[in-house]
Amino acid sequence: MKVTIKDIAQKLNINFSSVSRALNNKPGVSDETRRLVVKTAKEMGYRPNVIARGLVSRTTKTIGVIIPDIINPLFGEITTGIIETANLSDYDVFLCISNWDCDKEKDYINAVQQKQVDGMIVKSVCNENASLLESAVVPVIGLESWTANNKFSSVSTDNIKGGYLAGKHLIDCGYRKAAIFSGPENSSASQFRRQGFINAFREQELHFDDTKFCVGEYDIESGYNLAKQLLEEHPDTDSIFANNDVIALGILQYLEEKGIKPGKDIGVIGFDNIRMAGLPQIQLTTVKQPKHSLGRIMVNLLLDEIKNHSDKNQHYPQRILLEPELIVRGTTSKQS
Amino acid sequence: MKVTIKDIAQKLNINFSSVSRALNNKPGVSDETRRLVVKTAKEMGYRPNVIARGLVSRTTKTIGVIIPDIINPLFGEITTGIIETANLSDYDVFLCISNWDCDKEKDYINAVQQKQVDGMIVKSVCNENASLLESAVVPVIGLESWTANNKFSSVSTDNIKGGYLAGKHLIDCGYRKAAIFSGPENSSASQFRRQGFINAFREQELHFDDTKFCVGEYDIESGYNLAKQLLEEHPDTDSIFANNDVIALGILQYLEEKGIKPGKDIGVIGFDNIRMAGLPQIQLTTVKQPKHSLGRIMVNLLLDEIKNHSDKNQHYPQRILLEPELIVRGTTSKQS
DNA sequence: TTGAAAGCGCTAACAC
DNA sequence: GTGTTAGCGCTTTCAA
Repeated sequence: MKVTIKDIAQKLNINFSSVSRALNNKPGVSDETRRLVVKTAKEMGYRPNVIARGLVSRTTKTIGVIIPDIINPLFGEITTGIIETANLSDYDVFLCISNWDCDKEKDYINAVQQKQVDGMIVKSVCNENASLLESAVVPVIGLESWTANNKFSSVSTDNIKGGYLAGKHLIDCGYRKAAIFSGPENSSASQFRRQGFINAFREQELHFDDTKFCVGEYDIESGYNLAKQLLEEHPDTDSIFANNDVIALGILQYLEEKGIKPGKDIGVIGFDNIRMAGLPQIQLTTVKQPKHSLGRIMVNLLLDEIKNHSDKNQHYPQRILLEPELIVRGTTSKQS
Repeated sequence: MKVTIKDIAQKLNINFSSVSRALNNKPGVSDETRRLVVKTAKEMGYRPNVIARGLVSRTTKTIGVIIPDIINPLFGEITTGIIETANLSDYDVFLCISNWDCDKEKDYINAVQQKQVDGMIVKSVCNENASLLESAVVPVIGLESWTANNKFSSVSTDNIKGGYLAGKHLIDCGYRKAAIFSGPENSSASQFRRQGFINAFREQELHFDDTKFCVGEYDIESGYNLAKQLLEEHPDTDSIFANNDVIALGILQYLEEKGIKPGKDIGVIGFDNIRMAGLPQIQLTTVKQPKHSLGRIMVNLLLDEIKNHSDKNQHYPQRILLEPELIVRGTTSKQS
């Protein structure tokens, strides 16, 4: 059976509030009693019911994390950063996987609040839930979800800059007929990456052919299918900017099957720098996101907002942008 | 502010227990009142405090999941199976990442119980925590943690059979001088895989050279380093059984650097069948674990034990073994 | 220093 | 059908 402070009190023939005081290092108990209580608690295998404690304190030391997919190593690493950082402050994490489903995301946003999380971190996959997030009763940090009049803070890699780095690199290599394989159209990350990419072309007074902007999903199949379709329709394409590494992996798969050599016959650059991008068999040029830092910074920001949640007037939504970094590998190279 | 049933009751000038009855579809309220309550609750944005509810019911509809690493896609897929299945029964998941650290695992085991989880799923990384798990106040399901006199149920792939499939396949291909790259020595999974592998050799009256049993970690670096070391010391080695795909990836990395062709110059077989094993650039022969099913079955077993947790005497620890499957790809081939 | 009592938000047993 | 009350395990205020 679970042992409670009442059990301890009964055994020691004292009042249970003394037990509470002793166990929580609060003043108002003699050293003698405290010692005895602590000892007995240990002997009886007492574990405080933090849920009940939370009912009183109105906090649960728990945050909700809602992400679309944990198999994509990008989110795996971000989540690791989140959990590790949260643990440092004794917070635990409810992990929710929306599977890119709007309704499921909505259900989760409600569910974690019912479970009285102290705050949440959300990588939202659709704008429809924005108002739900804005009306949340606890602080919210968005991952890549900044919009013009955001009501909550957001953290992301500087996607415009990341897109720019990708575009600039392709141009520097001598590629001129680039394509973009985007994630879903409503993904702000993809929009920013596209924007930065095209900026790089404009800056050099080069033209980006909009018919080579291809919209898909953030998965391997999408990369494979888009590559097939694009190269059949536009065989003149000399390079592709995949909006994430997983899409790029799909592209490489198609190229491999067709015997087209990335880096030689065509340039391919991804985004994220997931670990397998660096495998010698892959050697994908990409734009690195500081994944662990994203998680860490989101948690720190969130905990800070939780701490100051009472004086709401003092709180303005922040937008934090982390630096992307170009990682050059074998799938791009100087064109003669 | 958060709205409670008392707020609703006050507004409607009725007793708060009527509100509770109405909201929970319990008998004892007029349809009229019920309608009114439900309507008002919605208007006021009421969200039940499931924590408080749990204090009464003594359940939290939450399970704790403790795994060593979420970036390894193996655990990513298992965790996805866990969360999806748990959600079907309205359970949420505390995700904890032990990072292969015994102490951290111990802390987590205590922490989730303090948070009053209804049960937990643990992939334990060390035997020292066995007693802690056995004395848990809630049902526990182990992932790959069966020992002779287990006190809790355990689910895993049939690792002996998996190891056997790997060994048999290498033999069938004509490899005779195999090596094993194992995970940590205390990993029961690795022990079973080794055992099955060697069984296959014995069965054919072939000898496995024990000096080619190499112990490392379950990561890329380990695969790389062991490959380097082994092939320098035992250049006659003709094949390697990596105890997971990530180790195998490290092996392939080393071979690539040395210009040694897997499947041609040397056979390599992994374990797990993570997604990237199937990439055309990798084409790793491996033994597939039913990852999503592992997660699903563990949750179903756990929920079942939670339901019958009261009549303890009726409960025997089960051991469930799922079937592995050989996936032949390019890194092994028939030797002439 | 200790005990008694109220209350966190909710459910459930009992009385009316 | 509705209100009252106790209690889940805990913290905290107020008396003693």
